[in-house]
Amino acid sequence: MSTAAGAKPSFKEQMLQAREEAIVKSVNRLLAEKGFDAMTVDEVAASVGIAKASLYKHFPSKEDLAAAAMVRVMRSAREFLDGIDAGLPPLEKLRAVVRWTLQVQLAGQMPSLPTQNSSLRAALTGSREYVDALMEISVRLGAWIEAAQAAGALNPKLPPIAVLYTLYARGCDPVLEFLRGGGQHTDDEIVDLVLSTCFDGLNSR
Amino acid sequence: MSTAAGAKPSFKEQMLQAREEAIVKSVNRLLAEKGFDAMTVDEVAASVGIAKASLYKHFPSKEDLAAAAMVRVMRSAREFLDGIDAGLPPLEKLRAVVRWTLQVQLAGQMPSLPTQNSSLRAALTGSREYVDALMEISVRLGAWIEAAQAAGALNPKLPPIAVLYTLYARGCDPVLEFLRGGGQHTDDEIVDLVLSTCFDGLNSR
DNA sequence: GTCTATAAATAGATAGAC
DNA sequence: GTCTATCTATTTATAGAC
Repeated sequence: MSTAAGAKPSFKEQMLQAREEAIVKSVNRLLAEKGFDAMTVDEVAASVGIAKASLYKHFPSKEDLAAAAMVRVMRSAREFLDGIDAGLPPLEKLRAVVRWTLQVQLAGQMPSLPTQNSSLRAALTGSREYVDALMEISVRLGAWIEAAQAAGALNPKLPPIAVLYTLYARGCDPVLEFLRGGGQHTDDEIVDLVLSTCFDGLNSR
Repeated sequence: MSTAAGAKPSFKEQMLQAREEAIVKSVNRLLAEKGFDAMTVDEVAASVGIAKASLYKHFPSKEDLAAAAMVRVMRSAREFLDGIDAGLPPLEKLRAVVRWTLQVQLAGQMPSLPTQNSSLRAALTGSREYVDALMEISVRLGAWIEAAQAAGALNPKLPPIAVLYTLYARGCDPVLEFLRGGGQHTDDEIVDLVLSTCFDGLNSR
């Protein structure tokens, strides 16, 4: 704990966390809308309704803002994993996870970061909570992937790591945006289409 | 023609075009490496070895530079389509095209542009050559898609437009970069893996 | 057309009062 | 901690000589 027991400090801490949660929520949305490079700190401050200098009291840099948003998504993903019915077959668990990521993306809640930016990478790998959450999620998904391969549901010839990356990549698949722009399908139909092409492929079965 | 017949003007025009080709080639590489936002016009000028002001004599804006790079890629893609064996089954033609895009991406030659940037979109849709090439390519791929579906090779339940978008999306699939970063596979293996997951899916067959 | 030099605007980040 | 005002660096884009 950072404060001794008592009502007043706890309340203060709660206020602080609520403010920071509001900030990260705005960052999350802006990152999903415009991406890291196009998002400006001024926009974030305006969106939250505070001064830019105040923002920098909470987060020391733009990279840290993005990292906080990623931590938030990771937490959210871990909670989703926790809620998955343990009785489901591994493949169905994986499908549920991908479906969730697609829905998050369509809801405009999936932050998109450039993978090449080195200062951003440093901020991410420097965040213990982000690295830990990503690791834990990968391990859990990896176990399901191997179980699904052992059960003959997933193609056993594919390296599990390649499967994992392929699932992660669906979280930033531009096909969703393309299809929505076409205006010919509902969001649910789009999700089902991408899920189908992801697991069943384009070829006939 | 912009010049009357004759050797001297033609030579001048050739010099001009060679210079512009060198510029666009640099832009292409930088766009593939860092993306549109991270690429600066100063870098482009330095990469080509000319002054920034000279660059602006050839292309009126950064967006036009990116558009020129996309036109170049489109031309290149169209040439590849022209070279495909007409006797191949439609599905194999499509596989060849995706394989080509994956190889271009791995070679660091596939420019990556943000789809949300409005000024960039304006520059692209304002380029007659880009729009025409994209349209023509889409029509040709669309015909192969429908033929492959009619032949029972591609899943006929998928809307052809969804298939088309899915193929296009492979050109900027982060899975390639992820797998290369893992260092466990050669470029050829990576291409085969992504081709497999794209057409055959993750599930067993 | 190519250059040097500079404008004009914007971005991330900080100073210092309250 | 929050604010206003400012700094510093960078970036797109031009001016003007040659």
